[in-house]
Amino acid sequence: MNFFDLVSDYVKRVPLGRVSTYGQIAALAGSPRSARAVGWALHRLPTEKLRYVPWHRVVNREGRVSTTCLEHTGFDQVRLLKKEGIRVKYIDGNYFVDLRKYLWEP
DNA sequence: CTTATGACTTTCA
DNA sequence: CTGAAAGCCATAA
Repeated sequence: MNFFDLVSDYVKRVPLGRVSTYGQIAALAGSPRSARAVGWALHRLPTEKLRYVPWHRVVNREGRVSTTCLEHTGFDQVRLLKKEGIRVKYIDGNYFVDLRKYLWEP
């Protein structure tokens, strides 16, 4: 199984109403220091996989939505997070999630 | 094989 | 506390 599919599989396991971090997914995938690769995988995620891969529930270590697409798609995905009951804070053009409460712990 | 890139993380000044 | 730099992993060219 590729790292790509592995990451996708773990992201799919994130329960609704919870969020995860790139480092966490990377650790689950077998490489705790491949957070950047995880980010790459999610960025390069095919449209068909977006249907069942809740990538919007994956944020960085600070709980910030690091998507470079914050100005367009990021807004829609954050909207989904709010729809799932996750309280998203909008600070200085960036979206933040309270990891202390919403972080997924497998 | 070498170089470059990225939705990251940690460390140091 | 803030900001900059280096480190690390996987993939593309």
